[in-house]
Amino acid sequence: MDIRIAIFEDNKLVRDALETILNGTPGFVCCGAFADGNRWEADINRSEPYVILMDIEMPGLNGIEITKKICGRFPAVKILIQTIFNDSEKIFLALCAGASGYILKNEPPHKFIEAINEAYLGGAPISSPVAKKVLGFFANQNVILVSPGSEDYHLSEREKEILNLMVEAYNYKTIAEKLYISYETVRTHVKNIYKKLHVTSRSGAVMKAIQKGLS
Amino acid sequence: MDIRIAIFEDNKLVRDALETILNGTPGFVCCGAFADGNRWEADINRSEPYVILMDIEMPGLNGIEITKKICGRFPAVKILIQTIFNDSEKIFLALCAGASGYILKNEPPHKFIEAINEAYLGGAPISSPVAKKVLGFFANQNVILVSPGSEDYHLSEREKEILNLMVEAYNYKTIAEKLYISYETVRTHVKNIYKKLHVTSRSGAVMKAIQKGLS
DNA sequence: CACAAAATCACCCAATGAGGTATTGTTATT
DNA sequence: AATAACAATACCTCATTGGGTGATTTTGTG
Repeated sequence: MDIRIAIFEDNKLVRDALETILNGTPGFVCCGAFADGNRWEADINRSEPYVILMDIEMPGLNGIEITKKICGRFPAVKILIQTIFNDSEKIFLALCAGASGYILKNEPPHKFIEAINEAYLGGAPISSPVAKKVLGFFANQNVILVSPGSEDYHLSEREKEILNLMVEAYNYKTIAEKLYISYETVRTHVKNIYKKLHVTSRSGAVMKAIQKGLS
Repeated sequence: MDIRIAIFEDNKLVRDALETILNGTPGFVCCGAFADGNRWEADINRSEPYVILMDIEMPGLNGIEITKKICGRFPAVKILIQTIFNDSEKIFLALCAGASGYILKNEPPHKFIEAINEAYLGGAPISSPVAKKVLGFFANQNVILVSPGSEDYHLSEREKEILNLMVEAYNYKTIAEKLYISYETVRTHVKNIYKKLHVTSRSGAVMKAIQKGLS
């Protein structure tokens, strides 16, 4: 069975070239090639890809946003970022969005094919310069481990909203004004948040919010 | 000029095998093979490696601790972790310690050679299952980006100490007791910390401390 | 509709935090 | 020896936060 691949790439030349390469490679088939992600859901439903080649710079929704949406809606699909961008920010955001791999456009075609195959098999293809950047995140301490996060504190939407404002160091009065509710209501929510997070102070809540990724 | 490689590996069989492979490969030479890291500084000074193959599980200092020390003392040396461990915790710690690469011991010898070469050239060789784990850190939001950290807030040692206790949500009274100083002294330090961090509240300080990696 | 969960508001009291100002001793550096 | 930075201590005042208790309204789901 061929590996079905969809392409999101705004440059027609590149898009057509990729499609030609894929269809010319045994075991691979391009099931769709799209110039933007504006109709991503319909596009994917129709083309049913196993792997998606995703460009980052695109008109409308950018590749990172599309990646996030697709990962939420079609978690089984592997998304392989392919871009000219090699900057830390984009790499970080793309990986957080749920990309399965990140390869640079200057790689030779056979590397593309290998990467697609690796992604399809559940691996994590990364171009060497990208891997170096990723390791740099750790070595430079630009990244900290957030605890498992498996715990769910069952915070309501409103409570999360208020917690975020607490993290941003607004006092209750200001939070009340921002949310168009009364000071006392804010306090009630805060009390409930404390109970759910098992803390007894504002700084404890802020700490948990940041370290557990609640913000 | 040959690539000079040192080995830290407690298992004599593995150590000897690695040494034999390296010395049998053109362009590579093993300049030292050590069973533990207890004399790491002297060992490295004498053998002068460009790349170090580092095992994790070793008697005495473990490979991660040694890696951290070597990276601090010899920042130019590339350290390639080679281990049977494929768990997130170890991978995370090793990368934070400053490892240039992380490969699993079940890789075939030619992959070892490739990885060493890649590390030597400034790349970041990672075994595929490890890369998958690393990407998982990001996708699962188990990791958060902390800002460049280039800014230096000039906090004194005592202030950092107090800031850390504040992050841990101790109140001033408890901090005073823990540090054997008076409540009022803690408050003075806190005020100075606030000025240096440009915040006006405890939660603001906690937030900055976590996000800027001051804790 | 009924029920539960969430959101809203209010009042009381105690504890804690924040800002200001001041003094003393120690340590390191010039 | 002088200076500056750090550490430690103290007191006063006002603002903010934390805990408790109780209530009404809105929202969503079976």
